[in-house]
Amino acid sequence: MTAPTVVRLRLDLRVRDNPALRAAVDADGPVVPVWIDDDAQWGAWPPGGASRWWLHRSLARLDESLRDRGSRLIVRRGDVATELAAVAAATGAESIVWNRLYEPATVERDKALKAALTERGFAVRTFADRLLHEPWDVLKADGTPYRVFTPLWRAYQRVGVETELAAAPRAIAAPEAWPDSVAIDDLGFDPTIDWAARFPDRWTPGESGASRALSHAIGEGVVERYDDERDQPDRYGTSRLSPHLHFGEISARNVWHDVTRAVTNGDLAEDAATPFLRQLVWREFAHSLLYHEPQTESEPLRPEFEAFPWRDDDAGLAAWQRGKTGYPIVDAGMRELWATGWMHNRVRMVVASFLVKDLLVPWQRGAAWFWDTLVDADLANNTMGWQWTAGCGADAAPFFRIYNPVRQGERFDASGAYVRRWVPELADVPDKWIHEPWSAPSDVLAAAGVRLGHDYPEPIVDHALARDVALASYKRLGDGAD
DNA sequence: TTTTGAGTTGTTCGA
DNA sequence: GTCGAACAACTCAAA
Repeated sequence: MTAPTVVRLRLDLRVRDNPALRAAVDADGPVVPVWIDDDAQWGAWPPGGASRWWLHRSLARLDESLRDRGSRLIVRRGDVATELAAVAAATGAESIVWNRLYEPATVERDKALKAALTERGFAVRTFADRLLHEPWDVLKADGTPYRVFTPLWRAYQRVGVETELAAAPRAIAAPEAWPDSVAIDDLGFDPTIDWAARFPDRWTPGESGASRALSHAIGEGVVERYDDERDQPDRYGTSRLSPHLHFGEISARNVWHDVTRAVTNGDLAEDAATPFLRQLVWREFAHSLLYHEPQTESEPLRPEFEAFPWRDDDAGLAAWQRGKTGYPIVDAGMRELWATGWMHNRVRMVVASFLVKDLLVPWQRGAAWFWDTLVDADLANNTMGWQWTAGCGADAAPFFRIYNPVRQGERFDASGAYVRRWVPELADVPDKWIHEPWSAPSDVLAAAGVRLGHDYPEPIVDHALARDVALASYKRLGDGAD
């Protein structure tokens, strides 16, 4: 009889189309699915608070799904190498498999881990899973990685995407005896403060929740209307697949496959599908960038930005985090983030621009807050997004592109519905003033029951002034580099 | 090697 | 209200 195979699961919490799990099942011996709780395996970026909330539930769903197939999830705490070897020893496993990740710390550690386990006599195999293409497979003609999105996108269109999906195994053979396992509830993954109380209103972590989110996006017209509605934060205009993709509850291949199949079947216009698929390739771009430029998780891609005159504005940062900047669209976004673990992407850009360009707070501080509060926190996407906003990343916004929080509110939340939902103290302010209550006549504010500085903050900075300061700072940076 | 065209997401100003 | 131009200079990708 074939010896058992240990499957190390991380950000691939699903049974369908999971290459490592598939390989273990296909080896025809027993399979030992393992999740190891070891912060060290993530380098400087162990899962943040919102991610831990998600993980708790996703692991529970995975365990259920494995039990339905005659298996279960073994959860261990401690050093990854030690625990994998211990689990293998306890079950008589001779081979260990996992799907690859591409964050700098994981790449480095996995390489050492594989060497150490091989040295100890285990057969170790790793699999491509997380991306549509490995980051080292899609390169420019000169063999270097892409630094601009559009050419990468064209390359993906040229090369195409392999979308053959591995079916979920119907049954997974159990070892003769299961090794010890920690209870998922004992991992301490839920926040101790009552913070995530409203998360379940919006999210269903786990593989079946992920499948439903994708079916909904394709079947209910989210993808169809994506290009028109994705920028309106008060609509359900985006797929909200990001946390599911981050935790690997659904594969990017699966998303690509289902969307392109809907086009082939005539259920979806190609013109509608393309902008949606583009976003998946942004995810690929972010991962490729971080893989090839690992220092960017903490340092600007453009080194001249080391000299940028950032400010340690702790009070400004705190006001931003709590949604009390006095700019309604910014505050609405930050409060949506706190209440739901997510923020609409259009608003992410607005709040990020505000922190970085109006308050001149270093982008790393914003990235750290997002890391802790987003259920879809993903190192590659988060890093790229913040560097893009700050102007120090790949394909970065020109320095003069500074979002005006009032204009953005008027353009993308014209009715004020988004602001009113998340900043209820402004609910009765008329549309005309909803995005700049400080400009409203005093009798209008009084009628709306708003006393500025009491019920809702005065703006903590004057945007026009802040814009000029930021422009001057960016300009000096350019002059200094000459 | 050189050249050329292009580059996610904006704002403001003046006609 | 609408429209086009200006806002820098640079890097990137590909011919």
